[in-house]
Amino acid sequence: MQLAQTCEPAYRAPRPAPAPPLHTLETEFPTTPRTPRCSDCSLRALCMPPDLTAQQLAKLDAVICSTRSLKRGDVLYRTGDTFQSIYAVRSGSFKTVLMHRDGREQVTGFQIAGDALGLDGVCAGRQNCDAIALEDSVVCIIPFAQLEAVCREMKPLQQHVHRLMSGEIVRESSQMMLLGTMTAEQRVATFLLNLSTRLKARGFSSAEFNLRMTREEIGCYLGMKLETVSRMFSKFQRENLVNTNGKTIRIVDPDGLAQL
Amino acid sequence: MQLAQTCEPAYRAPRPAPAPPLHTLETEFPTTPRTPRCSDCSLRALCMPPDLTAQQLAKLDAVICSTRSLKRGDVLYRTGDTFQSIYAVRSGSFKTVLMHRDGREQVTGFQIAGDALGLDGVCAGRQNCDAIALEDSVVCIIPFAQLEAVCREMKPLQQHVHRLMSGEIVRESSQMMLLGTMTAEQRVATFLLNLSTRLKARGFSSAEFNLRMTREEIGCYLGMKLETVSRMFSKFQRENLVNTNGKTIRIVDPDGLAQL
DNA sequence: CGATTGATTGATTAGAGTCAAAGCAGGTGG
DNA sequence: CCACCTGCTTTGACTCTAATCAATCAATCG
Repeated sequence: MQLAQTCEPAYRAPRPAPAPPLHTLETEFPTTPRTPRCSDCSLRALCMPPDLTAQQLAKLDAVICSTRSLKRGDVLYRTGDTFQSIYAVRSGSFKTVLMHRDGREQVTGFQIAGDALGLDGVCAGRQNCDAIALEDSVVCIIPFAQLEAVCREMKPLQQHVHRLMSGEIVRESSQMMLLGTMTAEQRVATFLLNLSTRLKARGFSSAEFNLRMTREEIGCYLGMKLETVSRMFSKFQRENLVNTNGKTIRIVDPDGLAQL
Repeated sequence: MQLAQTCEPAYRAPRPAPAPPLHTLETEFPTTPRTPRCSDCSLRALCMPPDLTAQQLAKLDAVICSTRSLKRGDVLYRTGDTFQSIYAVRSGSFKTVLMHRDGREQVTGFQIAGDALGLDGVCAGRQNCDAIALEDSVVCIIPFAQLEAVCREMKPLQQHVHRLMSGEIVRESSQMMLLGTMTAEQRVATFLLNLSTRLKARGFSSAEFNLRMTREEIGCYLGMKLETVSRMFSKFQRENLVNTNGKTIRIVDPDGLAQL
């Protein structure tokens, strides 16, 4: 078993996690115990509060002691699964999908390296959506009960978890605004700029990247049909705002996009 | 100064808070210190974890020691305000509104008795939206730093706060699904059923109630224009699903509404 | 009681959805 | 190594839902 195997660099962490796992415990899923160490993870600035002492980091390392590798299309968790852990994306990317009985689907988010997954499960003790890998990916597994215990004795971590959850609330609010008030054109532009910003924060190019999701998944996230997404991409191409070639995106005129 | 003065009973707590305040401290806003007591609040089951001891409740009473009364249209907090407290609606109701520079507005939620307000401010230390009273209302003020301190020593409260925030994430996800996948007709039906359910959980009739928001505010919440909201109400009236008369709503056929 | 705000309804329009066809890319197996 | 799938994307033609514009009506409030 190996860590992330993606060939395109866009979504991979700048410095990939170093050592291959020493052991593999076969539980329900293949996980690699004792591999990850927050203390020397390149994504720490994204996942963790900035002001932890070495001693506090060690405590965290004791909690976050396993990872899980997924292939493209693999399900990290499914609606209704018992909630036990949250996850941090270490490499790769995911989508979270909410399903209605009648077949309607809504993609509620795309998560890339450094993002958290599973916070919606805290509420009812069961996962509230499906999380699916968009490419071969690795997540850190964070048992939530243990995290809560550490939070009770480590104020900065407690505050960090609160900010994390609040940040998810804020993110979803602005997605509600996108869905409620923007035209198709504005939604697609906002989506591209938002992704660009997040990739930049992770050390990637903000101008050129590869989409890991299909037009259908983008449409499902933005509340429109895949044909409309495609038309908007073509429109941006014509207007020299973006260069699109399949999944390859180059943002030519970010200001122009923002002004739509 | 008196507690909630609304004349229509629909949104008022079944047993209104008993004692008028003894003192009034004039800080920035009129607040009533030492009035509320979680330990004998009729909304406790909604706001608080169910399994607290008397001693634990006393600790809480020490934190949540003031309320604030607002008139219809008053602003509880505004985007950009320094975040210090979250709020629990004691009586009355609110809307939260997200604004875009270009004038677009999205109502992100309606809060009634027992609901929490302000959790989106934790993330950045500033409020992320405006919260405005839809009628004369009273909120409990919960200083967040103190709440965090108590959470560190009281596991059930910690878990409750986590569930509260996660619940907000879940609520917003399903609103994203509503905005992304439903027709205008389905959105309005879902809105009415959802409000009905929440009122029922607070001891009110699920069949008949008064809307405290305008058609425009409803539209702004559901991602449509006020005329469309009005047309859907008229349609439901014709189809004998709902009786509407201005702000008075009677749900005649909840199953019919749910099947749209 | 007039003025203002909110609600309803109608006529028309625009934007996105639907249906359909064709092109492209990547992967598989002969 | 090539041919053929299969799944994804693009584009076009047409349809339909909800937005826009406009007029009227009802309720509320100084």
